[in-house]
Amino acid sequence: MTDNIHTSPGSAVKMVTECGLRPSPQRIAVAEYVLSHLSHPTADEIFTGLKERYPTLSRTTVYNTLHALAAHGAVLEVNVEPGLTRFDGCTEPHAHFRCVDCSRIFDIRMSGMEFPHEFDISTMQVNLTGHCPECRQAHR
Amino acid sequence: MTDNIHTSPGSAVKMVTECGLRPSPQRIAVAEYVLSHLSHPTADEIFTGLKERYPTLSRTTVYNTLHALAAHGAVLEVNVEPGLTRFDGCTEPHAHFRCVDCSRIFDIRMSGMEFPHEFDISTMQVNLTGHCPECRQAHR
DNA sequence: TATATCTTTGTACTGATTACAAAAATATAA
DNA sequence: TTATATTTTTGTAATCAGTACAAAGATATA
Repeated sequence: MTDNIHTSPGSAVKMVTECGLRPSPQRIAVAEYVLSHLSHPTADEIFTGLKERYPTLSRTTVYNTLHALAAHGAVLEVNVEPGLTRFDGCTEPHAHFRCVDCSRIFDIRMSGMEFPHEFDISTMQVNLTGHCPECRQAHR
Repeated sequence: MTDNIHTSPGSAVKMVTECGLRPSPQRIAVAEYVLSHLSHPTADEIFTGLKERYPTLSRTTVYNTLHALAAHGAVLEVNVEPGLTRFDGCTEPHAHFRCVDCSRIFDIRMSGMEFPHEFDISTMQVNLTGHCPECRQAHR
């Protein structure tokens, strides 16, 4: 994984408060998890990952916090896998690529997008599937 | 709705057979429904819409047929609404825009997309949300 | 006609997410 | 501080789209 394990708790607190939420330990933990695990975790993976350190944590709290953060654009929802919402602490515009062989999800650069001006666009998701560079090679 | 109700059954039969499926009445009906209702119906909407004319039709058949068609690229899956798969009989590359006010889904033109060449891209979905031209005006 | 194969159906199940009310924690008022 | 109001968390139950699967039905082949 390319996760950055050295995220300061400060930025998580800031993220939570800037979304209009009181910085409770649980909310800070969720925000910190998303910021420090850029592997596009699901709500359940976040829940499981935090359960050891926060034994009383409930799934509902994780969902509630993620939704609040997402509603304020502090984290992004990723739906590159039908029926499963993943979360991305990186809010820079970028596309997501899911390899149909190894199932890994890659952040990939994108550029040049143009859309009609009549539409007032507030969120954009670009979801790609195919073979990643590694699997592409292994295939032939 | 902007659905074209005058789709020839012939093209539905062709679509089904070209996907390697035997052209059973149910499969033709599903294919025809998707081709003639370009309003991005869900599997359940297709099921309900066909249930009157095909009383014995089952959801499983609808799902199976849609998946087979989608696997061959004859129809596109649209995931602009988390947790819900919609289907699009228009396979020309285009983006989908969901209005957060009126919930309508629009096909919109897109152009200029560029991605790194290392990735072997086989499917692309561009999902946008925001305010559609009408709701944008009503808003102020 | 008998037999094999494919297709459809219906039911049961799964798994992510949501609803909701009780319990706990935190803030405010007296 | 103590009492009270508000917010947050928890845990359970419910929902709902989608899947698994085996039996029934239909179609093709021998």
